[in-house]
This record gives sequence, C-alpha cells and structure tokens, in this order.
Amino acid sequence: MTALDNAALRAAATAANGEQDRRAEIYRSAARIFHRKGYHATSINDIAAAVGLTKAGLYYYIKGKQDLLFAIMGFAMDQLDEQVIEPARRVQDPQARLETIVARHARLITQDSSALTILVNELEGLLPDDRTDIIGRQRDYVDFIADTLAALRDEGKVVGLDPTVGAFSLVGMILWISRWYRADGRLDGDEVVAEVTRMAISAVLNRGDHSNAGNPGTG
Amino acid sequence: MTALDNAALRAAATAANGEQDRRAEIYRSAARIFHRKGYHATSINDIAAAVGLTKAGLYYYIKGKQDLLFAIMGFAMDQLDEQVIEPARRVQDPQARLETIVARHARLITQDSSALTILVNELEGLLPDDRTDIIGRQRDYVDFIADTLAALRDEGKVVGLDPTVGAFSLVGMILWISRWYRADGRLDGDEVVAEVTRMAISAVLNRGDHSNAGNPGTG
DNA sequence: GCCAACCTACCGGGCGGTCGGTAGACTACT
DNA sequence: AGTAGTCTACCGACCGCCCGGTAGGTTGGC
Repeated sequence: MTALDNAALRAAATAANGEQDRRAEIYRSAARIFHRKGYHATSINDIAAAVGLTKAGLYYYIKGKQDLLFAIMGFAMDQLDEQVIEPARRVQDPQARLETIVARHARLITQDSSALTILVNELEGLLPDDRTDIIGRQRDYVDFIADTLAALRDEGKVVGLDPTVGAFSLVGMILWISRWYRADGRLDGDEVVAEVTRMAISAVLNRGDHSNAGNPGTG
Repeated sequence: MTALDNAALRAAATAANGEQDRRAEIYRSAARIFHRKGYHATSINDIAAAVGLTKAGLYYYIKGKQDLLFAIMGFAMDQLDEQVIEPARRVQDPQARLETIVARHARLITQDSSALTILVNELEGLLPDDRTDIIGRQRDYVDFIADTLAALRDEGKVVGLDPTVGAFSLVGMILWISRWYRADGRLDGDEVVAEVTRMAISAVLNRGDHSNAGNPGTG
C-alpha cells in the first residue's frame, strides 16, 4: 500500500512540501483504481472523488489522464529497476541471480501489485512515444533474464531451453501472481514468493529428462 | 483465425443460412478487435465498420456490447472445455494428463489467442451475473489442474509444492504466451508449445533439491 | 494583497443504443 | 402475368449521457 508514496518525492526534490504528499496520494489512488477497474473504465472523476477533489481540482495536480498513466508506469518500471534489476546485476552467480530476480519481482507483486500490474496490462492506453519508451524498458528486462539463462546454459545447468522462451515464461508465471494472490489468503506473501521461486528455478534447471511411462496423450 | 467460425453454427442448427455466417463473422471480428484494443477502448462503431455495417445495422445481429463480450468469453470457455479439459480427463496417468493440459492449452493460444486472451483480460467488462458464471468456470479449470498436481504428489513425483500455487503458476506461464508469441517469429507454434510444456513439467516435477553454491542474494 | 489550492459551470464530442423507415427478395392470390 | 403483402437485412438521424478537459472565479492562509 505504500508503493507509490515516493513517486513524487523522487521527481521533485523541490520545496519542502505538502503539495508533494497530495500528488503522491493522487498517483497512489489512481494506480489502485486503474488496477481495479482498468484504465479506460476509470474516469477522471473516479480518481478525483477518491482523493476528495472535484475533477477541476484534480487538474491542478495532473496534466491529463494519459500523463497520469505514463507516470504510474514509469514509477513501476523504476521500482523494477531499483528493487529487482539493480540488485540482481550485483549477483555474479547466474543461478543465484535468477533466484534474486524471481524472488524480488514476486515479492514486489505480493506487496503491492497495482502499479506493476498496470505496467503490463494498460500499454495500449499510452501515447505512441510513451508506449515505445515503456516497451523498450520491458524488453530490456526480459533480455536481462534471457542473458542470465544463457549464462546458466554456458555453465551446463540449463540444457535445451531457448533463453527467450524461458525468460518470457518465467515472467508470465511471476506476473500472474497479481491475479490470484490475496494478502488475506491461505498462504502469506513470503510463502508464495518462496513457492514461485522454487518453481521457476526448477522449470529451467535441467537435471535429466522427464520421460513418462504413461501416454503423453497430446494428439 | 478460424477459431470463432463455428460459434454460431453450434448454437443454431436451425435454418440453412447465411445469417449465421454473418453472425459468426461479427463475433470473430469483435474478438479480434477486443483483443487488439481492449474491450473498453473498442467502440460498437469499430466493430460495425470492420464487418461493413453501420452501427444500427450491427444491432440487427447483436443485443449489446456486453452480450457480445459474454458470448465471446463463453465461446472461449467452450473451446477450453472441448479442446483441453475433456481430452485431458480421458488421460489416466497424472503426468501425461498434465502434459496434455499444458500442450493443448498452449497450442490453442498459438493458433488463435484472441478469444482466450479476452477471456482472462476483460472480466471486469461483464455484467455481475455473467462474470460470476465465467469466473466459476475458470476456477473449475484451475482446480482440475490442482487436482492433477495433487495426484502427482500422491505418486511421489511432486514434492513440497502447493497444488493451487502450482496450478496458478502454470496457467500464468501458458496464458502469457499470447503476449509474446508471434506466428511469424523465430520459433513456430509447435516449437513454442513443446518448450513451454517441457518447462511446465520440469517446474512441478521434483527430483532433488536445487541448492546452489553461490549467494542466493535475495535479501 | 497575493498566491496556492481549490470550486462551479461549462464545452465539444463520442459513446451505447433506439427509432422509423426502406430496398429488395420472396410469396400469395387473382 | 400482375400486384399486393410480408419479411429480412439493413441505414440515416437522432437521443441522453458521460467523458476529458477548461475558463474563470473564490477562498483562506501568509
């Protein structure tokens, strides 16, 4: 619930404030509502009401609906950079690095999925230039994972797996958490993160074949 | 591209027609546009224009935008039942059954992802009763996978994995294919299906630990 | 008196949806 | 053969509503 608190603090080191608190609250509320109802189904009035303003009052703080979306996605991407990619870059061993990526990304989602989920679900709501920007950063992330899988392959720990397909698949597994995980559910966040991390590692590490006595039954 | 062709044919065995062809074409076009732009960002005019009708003309065939969405999702769910769940039910061996599920679901997505993707991304566009219906059917699917994982656990092939988390994670991996797979890409559909199926099986089958000499680096 | 922080009132436009109509194919009756 | 009626498959024009966004205040703390 505190994920967007520093969104504004980062952007503006200007002025010891109160305005920035308000702006952060707006971004946070908008992210929550976009996440719940979707970008297009959310009106500017919805957001204004959620922060106790009228629509016109809200426009004192924001430039427009699309800028709001881009700001939220940019924040989510920054979060991914700082909390996942940068820490993982400092891990030399490829397997440990992969574990770091999956665990940290998964934890981010169990803690507050709204901005990160908007990041992947509302791309088409962006202006073309903004979309290009965000897609590029997402692509870099997938490439980073794929490079890690390629390094594992060079070590002989991964055999016969296309790094790109592997990277996309792991990302899919992680992102999907936001669709089913509930903080008040049977498992707590740490347990979910641990389970998913184990599955992810197991999915890519190859130690023998999985041939099966039974009928594959695919045809 | 032919995924929705029989949508109407199935519903109406009545009357050798032409009206049903048109209706099927409408559903197919709508699915494609909803998939590309999202439900809320798609106007009734967009769909009408895509099938060469005016908005008023389109309403001769459909009851409304939400009914259109529900029909598409119902079709996608039927497709999942017929092409994935029913065939898998007939496979006794749990591991072979899991392979069947993943491979068939993945193949469905590489062949035509529009309806199946709408099924998971546009739930909030439905009327409450329709949403309850669809969510229930989706839940049954996840439970079916979880039961299969539980059977694998009883056989000793899966150790220390929560079946529900496992099921959700596999579903996430599969559904994500529609976001990155391109028919004209480096790998063809069958290769992608095979890769993802191998990863899925590997993710859940437990044959020893994955302990790593390096630093897990998660903290 | 000034400026940050709002508000009321409004705008143009696009939305989902409806209404009354009609061209044209087909049928029915004379 | 002609013509009146009927039905399918549409269309142009329109409705009320709500949207994102703005112009022009007003208010309260400094």
